[in-house]
Amino acid sequence: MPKIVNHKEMREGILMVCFELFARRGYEAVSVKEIAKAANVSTGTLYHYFKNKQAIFHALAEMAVDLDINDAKESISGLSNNRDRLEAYVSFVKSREEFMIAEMLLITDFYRQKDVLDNSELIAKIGQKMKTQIAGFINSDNPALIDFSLSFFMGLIMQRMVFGHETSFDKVSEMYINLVELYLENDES
Amino acid sequence: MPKIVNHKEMREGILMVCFELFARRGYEAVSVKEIAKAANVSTGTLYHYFKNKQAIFHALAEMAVDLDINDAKESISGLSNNRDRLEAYVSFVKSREEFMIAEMLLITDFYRQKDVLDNSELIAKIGQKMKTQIAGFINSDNPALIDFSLSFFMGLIMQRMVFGHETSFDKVSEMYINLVELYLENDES
Amino acid sequence: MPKIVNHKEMREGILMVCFELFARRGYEAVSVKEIAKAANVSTGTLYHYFKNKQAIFHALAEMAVDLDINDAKESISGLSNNRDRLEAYVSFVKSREEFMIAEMLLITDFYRQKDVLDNSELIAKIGQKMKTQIAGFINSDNPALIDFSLSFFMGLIMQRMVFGHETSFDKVSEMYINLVELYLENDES
Amino acid sequence: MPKIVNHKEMREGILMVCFELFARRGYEAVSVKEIAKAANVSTGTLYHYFKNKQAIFHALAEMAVDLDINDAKESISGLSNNRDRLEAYVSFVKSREEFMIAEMLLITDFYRQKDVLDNSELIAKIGQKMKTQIAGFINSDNPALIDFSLSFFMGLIMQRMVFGHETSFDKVSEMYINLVELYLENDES
DNA sequence: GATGAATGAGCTTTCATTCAT
DNA sequence: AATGAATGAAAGCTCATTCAT
Repeated sequence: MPKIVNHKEMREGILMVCFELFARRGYEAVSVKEIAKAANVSTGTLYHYFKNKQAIFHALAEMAVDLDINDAKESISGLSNNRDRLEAYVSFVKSREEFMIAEMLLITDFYRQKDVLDNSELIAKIGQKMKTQIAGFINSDNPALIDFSLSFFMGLIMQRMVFGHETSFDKVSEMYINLVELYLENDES
Repeated sequence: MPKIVNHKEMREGILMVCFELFARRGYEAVSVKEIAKAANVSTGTLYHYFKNKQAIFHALAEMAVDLDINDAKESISGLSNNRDRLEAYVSFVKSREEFMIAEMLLITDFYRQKDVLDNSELIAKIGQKMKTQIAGFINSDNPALIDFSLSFFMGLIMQRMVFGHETSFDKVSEMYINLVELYLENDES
Repeated sequence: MPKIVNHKEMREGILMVCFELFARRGYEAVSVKEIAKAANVSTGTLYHYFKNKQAIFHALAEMAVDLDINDAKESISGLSNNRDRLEAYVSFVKSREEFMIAEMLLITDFYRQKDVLDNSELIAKIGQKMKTQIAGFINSDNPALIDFSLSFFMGLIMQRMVFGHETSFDKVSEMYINLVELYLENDES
Repeated sequence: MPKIVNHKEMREGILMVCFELFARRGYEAVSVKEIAKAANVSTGTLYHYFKNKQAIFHALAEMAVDLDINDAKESISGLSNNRDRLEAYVSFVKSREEFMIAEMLLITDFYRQKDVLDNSELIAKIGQKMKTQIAGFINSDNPALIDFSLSFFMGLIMQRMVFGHETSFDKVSEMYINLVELYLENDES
């Protein structure tokens, strides 16, 4: 009789652990043994749930795509004013800064493996997801504005990550809000 | 007298090779043997010029800091108009996109090693350098605007790197130029 | 459950192999690959059982300390006469000459590593063990006599090792026996 | 025109440095670069004076054989009494303890290389030299007594080396003197 | 399902030695 | 004579992966 285990839960548990490890130290720098130890299982068990190390990374990216973004949506329901929406998004990003830094780090690793991992499709999906999210917040489907906003937020996260809190999240974001608000007003008219 | 070689040149030659390799594949993924082969020397020689692999990486970052940024300055000399300056910067960035993508990738690796490599100071210098460059182009010392611009460009590079040419460099940049020009006009008055 | 192996036995098996190798060729001259080959395992397995090469050496010394010395005791039980005891010890040493030469060689290696290996305590224990053994044989607790005897036997082993069978084990030992017997007689009276 | 260098002096200078290094750390553990640095020359120069690392070691042993032992002889000239001679030898050994420990360590290394270095003849010479020295001191040509004494002193040096000053040089030596004096008296009569 | 013992290729680094200068 | 740059084999060690239990 096989032990009763929730296969899906086990996989997710392992992936959560890997998210942390891969983000902080990088895919290559993290050994399978480390993952096993951090996940409180043996390496054998790890290979029972994933074909190999690459597969773990791939699954991690898939999880990132599937992750619900609805938690963001609540905060904007009922905000009709542009500035309010923008401010809501900024504080949403700010509250998840650490998580986003990790995502950013993972994305570079993921990008570097695109040859060996055949994950361009997945990467594209992640991009789409990000854009959809932003579009909802700024309430505009102007592609240039959406890409511009995505650039800004990705860059802000990068800047905060690398150069630390020397860069004021609030002041830079305010600049963004002011500029975009101004643009949206002109655009509507 | 030993074989006559220019020690500094040799080091720089190796570092140039490493810039490429580390950016494309990541610090951890690149083996010392690969570096040696790419630089056309033996591993022994590599260790003659650098204490260890980490030292190569550190030296690479130091080189990045010391690299002259004057090549950028010529393109703006004589441009007094805000829009012209912004456009000059955009095309400067565009012409060096590939290089900047590499820099961006290296920075994440470098950031991940900050504990073991004791390079926070170096990182700070790189940030300062970037900001100084931007300040010169947009002809403003408004810190928020500078950080905002840095965020935007870092993010643009990231976006182009990860999601590819799907993101139109020109259209997004135009949005940036329009917004900032508008802001600068209001600011001056 | 993993492959069933007796961890302790495996370690001891490896150590036996190392005793031979280290003694004959010296700690530094023996490579990990050689040890692996001699022990019929892979290098990976070696590192599964020991943290590193130094740890193997340390464990070897620990084993030497724990090794039972009771095999020596039987040969003296019932010998009340001084000369008989001394002769019993001499023939005990002679029968184990090869082993003792190996021990002697290992001790010098071990001594040389005392800074890096933090094994002064272990060395002291080995010394204590040797003295206890001799004390039992010569049936005396005179420290000077015990140290003197230890010196003699260590030196005899060294001399035989370096200069070979040119040095007559028997004749030199007889001299020792005569001298000590004489001393013990005077001492008792 | 070649620089005027005293070839022999240079070789001896290097060997003195190696005596120290090899004794303390062992032949295998000392690298050629270390020797060069300690001798204040380049590795190239080292190889100008010696064919290779083994040759250095071999030359070191040759030097050990040639070293004058006359410095010992002065201290016994005029001592006709047995006890006085023995005491003179003991204090001679004591005053050179550190040097002898080094010699002892080197001998084990040297012994281990006898297959590759073809130095059995040299080893035999060293042994002869030691015995001649002792014979002079104890003023006897009884081979057993000489070998016995050599064993004792080699062992004493070993014991002091490994187990440290816990072993009293003086007390153990006194035991030796008493025993041998007793023997010599009986022998003469 | 789960374990961790076992593997050997490949890692970073050091080594003795050579040789152009 | 003297240097130290250059070499590549081999060192100690880690790795992702497999498999007997």
